[in-house]
Amino acid sequence: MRGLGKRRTGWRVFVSTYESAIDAKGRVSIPAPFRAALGGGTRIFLWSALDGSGCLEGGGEALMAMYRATLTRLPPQSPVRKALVSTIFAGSADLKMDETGRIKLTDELIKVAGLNGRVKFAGNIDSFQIWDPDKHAAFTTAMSETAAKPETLAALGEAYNDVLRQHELGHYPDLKLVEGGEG
Amino acid sequence: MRGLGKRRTGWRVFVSTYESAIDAKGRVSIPAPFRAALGGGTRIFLWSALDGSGCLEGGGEALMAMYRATLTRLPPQSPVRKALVSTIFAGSADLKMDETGRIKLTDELIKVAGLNGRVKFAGNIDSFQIWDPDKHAAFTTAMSETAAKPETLAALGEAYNDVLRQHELGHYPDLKLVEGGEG
DNA sequence: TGGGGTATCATGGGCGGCCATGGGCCTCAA
DNA sequence: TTGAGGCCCATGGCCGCCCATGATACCCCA
Repeated sequence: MRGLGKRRTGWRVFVSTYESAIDAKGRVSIPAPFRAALGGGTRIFLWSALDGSGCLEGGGEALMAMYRATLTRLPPQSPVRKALVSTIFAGSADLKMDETGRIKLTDELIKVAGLNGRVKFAGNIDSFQIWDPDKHAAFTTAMSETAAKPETLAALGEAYNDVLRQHELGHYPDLKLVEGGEG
Repeated sequence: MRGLGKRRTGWRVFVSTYESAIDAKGRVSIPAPFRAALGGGTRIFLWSALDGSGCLEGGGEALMAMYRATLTRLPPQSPVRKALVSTIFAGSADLKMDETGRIKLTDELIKVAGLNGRVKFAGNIDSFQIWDPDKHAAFTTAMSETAAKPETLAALGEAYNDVLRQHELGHYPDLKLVEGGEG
């Protein structure tokens, strides 16, 4: 892909939201910051979001490795595990980014997500989502309403304080979080 | 087989689902990504899925080596081990891929899986499944319904967080805890 | 602080190679 | 001899690779 430069030292997290177009061949440019978050990998996995929200969810090999490790913690023949393997592994498209950072969405993916012309890429920490812009707008509105609720804020504050306390109390003695550079 | 080039090197996992045809001679093309996941091996083992779901399950030599190692952990004469050896080892067809990446399914396999004309190859992480397309559609629907249940999502999230916590530092090398105080 | 230059990025389009599939020929066994 | 399986070549469609272009954001320098 075109050089990513050294913008935003590599911290492999999917942040922010970007819009891009689906061309006549069904190709979509992965936003450059997301390509950086993929850590140079060119293999993209995409599946229909489990919760039925109507978006696509996806990531690179690192994410799939995480899911693989996760699923092996569930009882092998349990309905839960089978459902997740079927949905995430069997259900995902295994796409390869081209040299300019694009992937070709399958008709199936376009259909289930109701995509048409333009898409929104939304960062989701370890993964990202692909939305139809209208659906995304509705989703965003609903989310910000929930976020503003006192319970939400309280839950955030509590969890945040837990983390803070753990660091302070020496659960991780003398350690602090920093951003790593490229090298 | 036709050169796979260097596409999708690394990471031998069976992901995604592909459809292909059974030709007049009973041959089926193994999807190219699955051939890559087989790591260049041309020997395919296939048996009727243990859970009675009506599909075939299979993989390459790596998978059988795993099963071999697994079964030797069970008491030699235990009914469990005998049943598994009988189903997986005695019950498998040992097929060889031809130069173009096809295998010939036995009549037995076609019959137990109810195959007819076209088949679906579904990735299953370390193994893959072969389905009649209609059965597969029904299975997929059932699985995505289960996957969308709050309990399932909760179980996934919990297991994921466990893995995250365990690998917190290892998997995100750019986000590291370092020694050192304020200075 | 403003303007020009440059690097990066999103997008369009052409082309070759890969892949799924069809089919022929040879060998071997019944 | 016939049918089945193994091996090979042929082919058409599609995917991935590549080049090109315009737009934009960023940087540097005046």
